Amino acid sequence: MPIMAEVHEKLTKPYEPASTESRIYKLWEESGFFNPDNLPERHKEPFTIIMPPPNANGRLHAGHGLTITLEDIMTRYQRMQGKKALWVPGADHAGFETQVVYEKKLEKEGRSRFKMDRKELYDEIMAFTLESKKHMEADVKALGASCDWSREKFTLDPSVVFEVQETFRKMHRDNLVYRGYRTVNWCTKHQTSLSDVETENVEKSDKLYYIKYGPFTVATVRPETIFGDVAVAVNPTDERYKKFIGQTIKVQHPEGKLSLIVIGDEEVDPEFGTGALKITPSHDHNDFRMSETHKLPRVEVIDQYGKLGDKTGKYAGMKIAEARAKVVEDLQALGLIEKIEDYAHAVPTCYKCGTTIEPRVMPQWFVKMAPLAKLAADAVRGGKIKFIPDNYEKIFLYWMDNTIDWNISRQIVWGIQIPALVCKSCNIGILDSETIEGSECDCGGIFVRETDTFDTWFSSGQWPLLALGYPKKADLGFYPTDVMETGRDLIFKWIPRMVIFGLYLAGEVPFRTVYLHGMVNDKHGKKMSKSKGNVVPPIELTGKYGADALRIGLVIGNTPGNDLALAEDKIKGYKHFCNKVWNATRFVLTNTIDTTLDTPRPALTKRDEEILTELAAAVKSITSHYENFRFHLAGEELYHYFWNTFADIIIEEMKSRLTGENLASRQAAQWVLLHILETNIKMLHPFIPFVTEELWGMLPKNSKSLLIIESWPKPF
RNA sequence: GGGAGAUUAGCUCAGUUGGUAGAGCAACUCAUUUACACUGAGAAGGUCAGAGGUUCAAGUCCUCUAUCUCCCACCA
Repeated sequence: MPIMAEVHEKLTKPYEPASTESRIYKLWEESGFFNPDNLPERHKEPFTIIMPPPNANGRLHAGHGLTITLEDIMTRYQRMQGKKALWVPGADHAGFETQVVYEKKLEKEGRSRFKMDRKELYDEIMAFTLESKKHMEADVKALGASCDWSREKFTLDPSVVFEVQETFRKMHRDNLVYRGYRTVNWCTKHQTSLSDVETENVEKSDKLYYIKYGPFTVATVRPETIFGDVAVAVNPTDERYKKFIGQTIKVQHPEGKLSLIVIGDEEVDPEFGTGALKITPSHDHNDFRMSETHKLPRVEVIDQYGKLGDKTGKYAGMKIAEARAKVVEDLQALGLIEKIEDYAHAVPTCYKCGTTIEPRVMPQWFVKMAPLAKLAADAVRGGKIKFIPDNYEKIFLYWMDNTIDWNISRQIVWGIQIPALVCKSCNIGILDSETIEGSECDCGGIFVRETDTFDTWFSSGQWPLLALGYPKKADLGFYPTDVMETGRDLIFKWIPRMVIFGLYLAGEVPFRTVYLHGMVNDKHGKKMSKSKGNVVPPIELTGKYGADALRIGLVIGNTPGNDLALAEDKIKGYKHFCNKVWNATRFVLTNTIDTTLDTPRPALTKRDEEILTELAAAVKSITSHYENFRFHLAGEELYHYFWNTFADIIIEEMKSRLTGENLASRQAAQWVLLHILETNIKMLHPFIPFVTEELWGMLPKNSKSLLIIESWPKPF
C-alpha cells in the first residue's frame, strides 16, 4: 500500500496542534466510540469512571485540567486494553457556590437577591448556568476527554431532581433524617446555614474579657452575648466552685440583673480562664449542647443579620462589633471588667466570604450520620475501597469515626428543593408525600411547603448512581465503578458522602479505587487565586502549546496526592516532545515508502533482536505503570524511551542501513523501525491522544481502525 | 491540641518491593542545514535537612531532632 502524497505533504510541516485537535476530536465523536455500546465485539468487561461534574458556573481551572487528563488516560488505556470503557461526564449546579457567583454578578449590576422573587431569581441563575455550562463543556472537549457525551447528566435534570428527593423521602422513612432545632453555622452575609465542611477556621486575635459575674469571674470573647446567658457552668470536681452547683446567682449587666443557675459539667476545663463559663445556648454550639443536657432555656439575642435583638435594651439594632465595644465600655463603667487579655483563637468563617459564622438556633433538616458513617467505615476497613495514595484511608476513617449530624438545609433558592412540608406555627416537618399543602397540623397550624434547598453535596453524594441513571437498571451494570479520581480536597466534602449513599441506596460501594491528586499551584508552588493574579486557565495553555503538551506535562513529575507546581516552561518542553514524535515519525515514514506494517517479519540481525528485547522490556514496564496508577512513571518512561532510545540511538543506528546497498539489511531496519514506531504511538496515545491519532492515520497498514480502539501492544 | 505530607542539582520535582543518585527548565562548550534549531553531541552541577540505628548494602526501613506546608478541632 503506497503512502499517499498528502501524508508526505503534511509531514513536511511542523506539527500544528491548533488545526489538528478540533478536527481529530470531531473524528472521535463521529466514530461513536466514546459510547461503550458502540465499541467492537472484543470490548466486554466494563471499566467505568464517573467524571466529578465540574461546576457549571464558569470555565475550567487548572485542577480540572489534571482531573480530565488523568481520567482520560485511564479510560483510553482501558479501552485499548479491550475494556468496555465508560466515562460519564456531568455538570454540577453547585448550589451555594453558583449562588455566590451569581450574587456577585447581581451586586455589580446594583441588584440584590433579597429583593427578587424566588422564581425570578431561580430562572435567572438557571439561564446563567446553562450558558456557562456550554463553555465548561467546550473546555472539557478541548482537553481531549473521551467521555460519553450521550450519557451526560446535569445535577438539575428533572430525573436527577426527582431521585434526589426520593432519597430524602426514603431516608425520612428509615428514620435517617430529622428536622431539629439546633445551633447551625449561619452566614450573616449569605443568609444561609452551612455545613461544617463549608466553614473555614481562621486564626484571629481577639480580646478575652474577664467579667465579674455574681460570685464568679468568667472569661469570654463575646461579652455582647451576656443578655442571652442562662447559666454558669463549672467543672463538678472543681474545689473552688462545686459548692455553688445547683444554686441560683444574681449577675449584674448594663441593662439589669440576671438570675442564673450554676451547673456542673465535665466539659468545663478548670484550667482555662477562671474555670467558670457563662452559658449562652442560642449562640454557641457547646453551650447549646449543655442546654440540652441540663434542660436550660434559650434566649436569642443576635438576629439573622448579626445585629443585637430586642432583648438587649439599648443595644438593640447594633452590629456585633459595635455592641461589643459598647457593652465593654458600660461594664467597665460599672466596675465589672476585671481584666482584658490578648487572645488568639481559631474562628469559623464562611468559606466563600470570610464572614464570621454566627452559631444560631434554627429548625433545620439533619442527616443522622453515625449509622451511615459506620457502613462506610466498615466497607473501607473491609478492603472494599483502595485509596491512592493509601494514607488517605486513615484520614477517611478518622472522619467517619468522628462524624456529627449533617445539616442539609440551605436557605437559598438555587438547588433542589427539600420535598417536605413544615408547620407554620410549631415548625415540625413532614414529607410532602404525607399530606397536602395547606392542611392542618396537630398543633392547629398550617403546613406550608419547605422553601429550603439541599446542600449540594446531598445530590452530588449520590452522583455515581445518578450519573448511571439509578434506579433504572439499564446502566447499572457499570456499577460499582472502577475509579473515582478527584482532588485531595474532596476527601471530606465528597468522597465519604458518595460511599455512604452508594452503600445506603445500592448496597454496594460506588467505586473500588479512589485516586486523589494534589492541588495544581502556580510555578512557585503558590495557590492560584484571582486576587494574586496567578491563575492559569488550562485553555490558555492548550491554545499555546496544544492539549497534548499540557496533558503530558501535567502528569509527568506529579505523584498522587502531592501538589503540583504548574510552570509554563515545562509545558513548552513537552510541546517539543510532541514535535519530536512528529518528526521521528516523518523520518521513519519517508524511509519506509516501499514497505508496510503488514510485511511479514524478515530475517533480523542480532542487534535488531536486542533492540526488540529492549522494547519488550519497556512495554512490560510501561504497561505495569499504567496498571498500577503510576502514570507519572509511565509518562516519563515513554518520553525517555521515545526520545533517548528510539530517536537518538535506534534511528541514528539505522540511517546507514536505510540508505545502504544491502537489501536484506534495509528491509530488516525498516521492519524494526515501523514496529517500534507503531508500538510507541499506541502506548503514548493515552497521554498525547491528538498527535498520536493524527500520526496513526498515516501509518502504512491495511486493516486499521481509529487508534482509540486499537489494541494495546504486546511485547514481540 | 490532634493528624498528614514535605525537606534530593540554581528553580520545579521524580526516584514501586533497600543494590554505587535522575528528569524538565535554566546555565556552559561544541556542531550549523541534519527527520527534527520545537535539533544533536558533550561537559558541569547534589556529603539525598541533621543525628543515631538495622543491614553485606539505606535517598529508600526504624528512632529521635529541626524547619516548612496543609488539614482537622465547640477551651469559653
